[in-house]
Amino acid sequence: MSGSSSIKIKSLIRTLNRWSGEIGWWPGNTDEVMIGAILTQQTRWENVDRALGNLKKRGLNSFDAILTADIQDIEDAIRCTGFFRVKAKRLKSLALYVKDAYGSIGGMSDIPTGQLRSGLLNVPGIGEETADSILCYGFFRTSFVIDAYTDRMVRCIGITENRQELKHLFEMNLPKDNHVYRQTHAHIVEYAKKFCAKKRCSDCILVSSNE
DNA sequence: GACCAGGTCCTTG
DNA sequence: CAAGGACATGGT
Repeated sequence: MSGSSSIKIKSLIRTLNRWSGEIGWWPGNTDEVMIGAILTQQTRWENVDRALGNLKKRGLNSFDAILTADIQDIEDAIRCTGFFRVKAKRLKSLALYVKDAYGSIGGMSDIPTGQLRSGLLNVPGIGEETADSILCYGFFRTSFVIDAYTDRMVRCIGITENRQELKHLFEMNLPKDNHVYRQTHAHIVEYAKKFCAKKRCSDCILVSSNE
């Protein structure tokens, strides 16, 4: 689609970079990133962080541990993230999948990104956003994350609102560099939290000119 | 008390 | 295929 979309995306990326500095987003080992990716579904990160602490206290902050853990213990640890019963099941499903398909998290490191992604999407409870978060933040791949904040933000710069097209647009216009992918996504979230209400952005500096 | 939060799945029209 | 509901706790 039009070069005009690419131009807007490029402008957006540049503006966000200027607007915000380095963001140390989503640290932790791969297990914790993957667990966090599920826990943060429709949930504030502060609650996820607490749940991760609870899991760690119980020694449940790894998929080896989750695999054999009592589902009730997992639920208790993650209660503060909401939807705790579904999320506990999703953690179990993912643990089982990792074990069956790759043996361990380590066994996933040499698998091509596309293959990892389609495998993850087959795990119940893992959709596009969760899969991309895992790939980008857990495995350092260049798979761009589109989330609710991205939806809000693009609404005010006048480009496609289709998530798949958006993902493609970002990936076409960003350098193939995981660090850049992380920073750009983090910038979008931080910016949108501040300025993009559900309806429309206030004080929007994203794209200077319309059309 | 209403409304929202870094989704996903299932059911309906 | 779009729209609506379910899942649930915690903060403003």
